[in-house]
Amino acid sequence: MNTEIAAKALKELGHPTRLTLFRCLVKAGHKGLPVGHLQESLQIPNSTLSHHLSSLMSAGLVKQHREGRVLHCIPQFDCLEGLIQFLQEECCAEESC
Amino acid sequence: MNTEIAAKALKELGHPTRLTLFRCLVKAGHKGLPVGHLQESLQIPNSTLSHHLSSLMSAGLVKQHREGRVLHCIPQFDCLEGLIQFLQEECCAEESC
DNA sequence: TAAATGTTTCTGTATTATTCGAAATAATAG
DNA sequence: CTATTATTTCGAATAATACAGAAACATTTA
Repeated sequence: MNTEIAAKALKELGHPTRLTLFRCLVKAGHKGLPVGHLQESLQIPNSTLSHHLSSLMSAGLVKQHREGRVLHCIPQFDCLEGLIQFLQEECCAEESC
Repeated sequence: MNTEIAAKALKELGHPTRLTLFRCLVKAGHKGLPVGHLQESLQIPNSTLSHHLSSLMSAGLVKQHREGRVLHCIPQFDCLEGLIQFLQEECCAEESC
């Protein structure tokens, strides 16, 4: 996790819709949620949702896995944990916190 | 720390220059650094630097404090810690991590 | 194959972000 | 007051992002 990669992940999480989206997936756990389910929850057009999912995937925060007609979105906990660790190292650069 | 505020902070940290900038300030500790010092370190035009500092301040991640001719930039550790906590709550929604 | 459902890509528009030179403002020193 | 240093604001060009309707594609069921 370097500065470029961390910035990319932070940027993609830094949008209200995407952050909400990601929270939904995290709450759903390792099994994630189908795109259709996300769309119903968030009430946004499918094209917009698809765009935001692509953004999250481009940062490695989400992966997809198709089962027949259903495309599951899986949150990548490792990526989030790496990001948190990166921020914590920043935070603790000088003092104990 | 709600979703909107967290997204704002994530967004502003989600830019390579700003993330580097913020890291410099964090490394410098509670006393922060003068704008002039940041400019020398980062080698970017002062107007660009000023813009990025405004972004970080708009998210509450940095505050400024003038001493004569020198404007010190102070990282707001509380803000970063709040953000980390927000992400950790996300991460730990389902499982222990 | 045809119909139904789930999802993405295409396309265009509107909005916002990024950048930086130049001019302006602020503070101090002489 | 003038000169110098530090920093910000203005302005304008370019680039990136957000959004959503419509069309296209993919998969399953009948």
